[in-house]
Amino acid sequence: MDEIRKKAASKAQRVGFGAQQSRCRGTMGRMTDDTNDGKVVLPEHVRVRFCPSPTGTPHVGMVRTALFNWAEARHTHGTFVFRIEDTDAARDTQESFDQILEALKWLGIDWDEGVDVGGPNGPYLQSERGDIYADVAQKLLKAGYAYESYSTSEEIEARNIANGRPKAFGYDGYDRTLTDEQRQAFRDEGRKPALRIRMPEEDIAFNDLIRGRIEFKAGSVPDYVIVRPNGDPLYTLTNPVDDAMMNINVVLRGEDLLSSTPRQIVLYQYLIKLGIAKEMPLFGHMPYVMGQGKKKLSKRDPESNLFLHREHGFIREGLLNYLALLGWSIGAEQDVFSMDEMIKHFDVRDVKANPAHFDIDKAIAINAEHIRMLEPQDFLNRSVPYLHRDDVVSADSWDALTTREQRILHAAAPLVQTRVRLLGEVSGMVGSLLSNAGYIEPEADARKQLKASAGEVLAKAIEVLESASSDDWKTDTLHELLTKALVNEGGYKPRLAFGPIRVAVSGRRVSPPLFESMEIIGKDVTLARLRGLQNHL
RNA sequence: GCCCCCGUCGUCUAACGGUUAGGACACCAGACUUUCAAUCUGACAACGAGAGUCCGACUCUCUCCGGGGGUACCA
Repeated sequence: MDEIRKKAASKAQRVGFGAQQSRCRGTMGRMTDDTNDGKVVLPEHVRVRFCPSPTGTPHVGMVRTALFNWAEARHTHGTFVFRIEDTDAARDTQESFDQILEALKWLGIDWDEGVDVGGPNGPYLQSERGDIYADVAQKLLKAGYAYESYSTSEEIEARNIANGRPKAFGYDGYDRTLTDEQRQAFRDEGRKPALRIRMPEEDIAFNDLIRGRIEFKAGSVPDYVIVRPNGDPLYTLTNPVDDAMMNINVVLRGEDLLSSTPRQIVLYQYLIKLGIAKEMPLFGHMPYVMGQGKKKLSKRDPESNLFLHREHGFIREGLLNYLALLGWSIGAEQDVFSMDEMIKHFDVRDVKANPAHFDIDKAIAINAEHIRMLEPQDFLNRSVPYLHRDDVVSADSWDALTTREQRILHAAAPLVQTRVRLLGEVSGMVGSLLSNAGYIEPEADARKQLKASAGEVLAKAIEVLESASSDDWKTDTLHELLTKALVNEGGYKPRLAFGPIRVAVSGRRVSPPLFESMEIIGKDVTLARLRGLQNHL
């Protein structure tokens, strides 16, 4: 019935939530406090939550949401609750659940209450809270805040078309005023009702922590379903009910949920009246993380896949730092920081409202900064699994490595740490150092470095190095020896003199420093590789 | 159609109503250098448009334009 909405819109009433007041208390949302820099006042003890649905593999947008909630909790010395919203049996998977847990653990995002750790407001899996939802739904129905709806979606659409309303008009409120007799008649047909929330005919406003005042016009939100005819509760019910029962007072979530906030607020008001909820939570809607173009980063997009980034060699510090930059800034002149620093400075009220593009190049650059800040041994420890994956090393943990591997990696660490941006690049850097191969097939772009004089250079180098003392096979000595023979006496430019030697030793155009590399692999292997390349020119 | 959000360099962002509009990534040039990195210099590059308020607007208000999201018995 359009008149319902029309009437409401023309009245343009204002409902609670402090529409006009500069501040208010109690069940209504707290509004701007002019003593606090125009910012909304946060609760004394902040309780935030992260409540993903276990569908698909963890994506960066989800991680950013978790990160901001976590940072807000830690900054305010509040409580971070971790709940799983697995009410959609058709899409939820155990694998996804396991991955989300693994992701948070890898990232070092810990929680105070919730899945795995328990707490006073459990269970924290919605699939185990069916009785609670059924009970609340009954109370809502009994109080008249919800009503039985027998209309099928086909019938709703048919009525909309018949009345000349746009197809996307949504539910028309048909079942709002059903009499007992009418309901009985539907039941006699064998139909079962869905439960819908009765939306008030009033404007609905709230003060978003990130966006400021947001107001929805009366009549723009149709009555919505909270329980399916088969009794399954929907997100529209479970989410606010759990937030209420877990005493969540700050709801930080994605912008995609912004337009569902008015109906959430209305349900919350009912829950307060029923004594189920204590107070209206504060809401903050974080901007989208965008992919290429102007589209939201989709789950299909490889750049959204958290574990793919890990496979490439992002370390948690780098990825988290980058993600924090999407919508938040620690200061005008700084963009590299630790999580401790983030916690110290983070305030969700400083988060920007506009969507941010995920820029993989900047993410990698930030990651590189964090890799360089690692202690060398830590860098090595974290690199070993990648080296093992790439068959460069014999085991996947530092302690299980051979002493030879440890010795070489230890010597190589400082040489490669400033040369990689992702841990996945370490293998290519140290592969030639760990190998005993007498010849390494040069990569394509390395072979291009070999000019006409390469043969002469290699011959000369071999001649000089053969006579070098094995005891004095050191970086400095090798540098002097070769510079003297090839540059000073031989007349080659350094580029032409050392290029071929580098290619012979490492097989790559980009490698750790040459003389250090020669020292690490030793005289025999060095000479073998020089000869090897000589034979493959 | 209706509802809602967003709008500073290519990208992420900074800027009590008063700045030559700052930083970072990327890109370009140079220094250093045995390659590549790292490091250091420098260059390029932005307030979507129009009104209004104000002595003064990136900042406040309105309109427009542009982009995005929602309009489910998904979350």
